[in-house]
Amino acid sequence: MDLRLYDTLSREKRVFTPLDPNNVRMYVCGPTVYDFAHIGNARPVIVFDVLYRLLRHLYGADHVKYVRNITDVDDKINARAAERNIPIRDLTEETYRNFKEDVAALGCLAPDVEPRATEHIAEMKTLIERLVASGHAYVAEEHVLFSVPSMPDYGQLSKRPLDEMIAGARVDVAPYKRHDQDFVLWKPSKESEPGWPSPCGIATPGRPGWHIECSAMSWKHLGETFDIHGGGIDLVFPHHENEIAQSRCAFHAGVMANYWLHNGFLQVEGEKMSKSLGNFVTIRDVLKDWPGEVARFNMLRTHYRQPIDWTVKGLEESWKTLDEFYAAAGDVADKGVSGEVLWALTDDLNTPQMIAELHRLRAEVHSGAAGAPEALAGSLRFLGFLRETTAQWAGRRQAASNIDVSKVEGLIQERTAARKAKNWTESDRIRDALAAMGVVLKDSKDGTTWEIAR
RNA sequence: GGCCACGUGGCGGAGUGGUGACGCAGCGGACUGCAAAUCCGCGUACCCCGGUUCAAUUCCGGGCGUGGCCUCCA
Repeated sequence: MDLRLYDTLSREKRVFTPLDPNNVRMYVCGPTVYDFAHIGNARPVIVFDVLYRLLRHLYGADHVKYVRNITDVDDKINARAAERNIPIRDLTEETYRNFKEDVAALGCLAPDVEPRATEHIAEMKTLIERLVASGHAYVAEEHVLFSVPSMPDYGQLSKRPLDEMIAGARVDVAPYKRHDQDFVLWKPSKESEPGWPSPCGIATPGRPGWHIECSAMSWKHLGETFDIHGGGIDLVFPHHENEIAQSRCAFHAGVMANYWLHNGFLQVEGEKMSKSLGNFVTIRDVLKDWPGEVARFNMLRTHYRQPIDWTVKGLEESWKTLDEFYAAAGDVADKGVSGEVLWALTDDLNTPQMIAELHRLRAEVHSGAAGAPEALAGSLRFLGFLRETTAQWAGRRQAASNIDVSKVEGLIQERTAARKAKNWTESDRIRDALAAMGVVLKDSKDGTTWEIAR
């Protein structure tokens, strides 16, 4: 079964061929840890978790290495720590712990390595020294800058040819830059800012620029060239473009990663998410009102490259669908992922197609097909769902609805008595009363069951 | 202004040069005391205008709309 992935660099879907099938390597840009991650940040985390699971299935769990970095040095972090009057390290550690809890609740496996920028300063400095030595970077006023004109084919990922960028430049340019598009690899730190001994004979302590950390960490943990590099589409320029420039020039390599994958943007209720619009949603906010599996499913209903509109209506629909999957396969023993689900995923992670296959399996369960519940359960668990028992799952609805269980069961007993006496008026009155409370009844030969209206 | 995406039925959302994925909602039927659940059936959708073609929602050009990026910000 060929896996095909859309590569941003070549702008086409290509069959995935790893450099080494025994060591498939993927790097994904992780969070800058200064505050709770928002729901837009959750998208790449979930999408690349699905890809990670798929790669582990195709190549074997021991033959895949997934690296997602933690950016714990950044001016936003410095500012926030100062604002809260706490040490930087406390802020980054606290934020990282929260992030880990959030993504675990979303059903994501932990990456194999979660490297921190501050633990890779030495590698960054090595890269910077190399770039300066080979003429791809220069020192100016205690900064080290990457020289964009030193790389003739700069701009291929974002399709921004150098000459057009010069024409379009309209921003104040720092006077020490030789060229408008040159970007910072290292910058001096004030005494109040975190700093490390600088490279290239610069006396003042300094700190790394935004892009160099990913070049350093992917190098350290995956090598000079690796298979997949992922992240949000907003990172294509300048972040990934500049990573490519740094890594390729430092290693004199034609490529940094063979496949560049980017997830599309997220909107909230049809609007751009922003603090000023008051629709800024953190993962934590979502998890307060919705099970993590619902959020995860909701994210996968849209193909990862499409823009997604995050809505309450969509979440409600997702919850309902998962209810049905739990009802059909909740406590069933696993029998592995179904071939159809895999087939859908190997076509550039076509998760909507995959969900259609899940619905097909569910229909097979209802029509009594042998092995269907196991196939559905196996597929859902493969994808990070069905992590609870059916009872636990049903309890989430009850917990979210403040229903008085003993009162409900008392009314059901009264109704059962009325039905036995064929007092349909009374029995329907009780059922209507329960419906008004949000409780739906199901009568069967074995008695009456109930659940929360959905 | 430049570059890059996206625009599919009431809603969500795949996909394809020629028989209307899938889900939600809705409608009809079976079942049921009546319902719910389940099962069966029901939809003449591809932003607009040109072009290519025997045939375009799908390819090409233009337009309109929405979004992203273009800044050591988020």
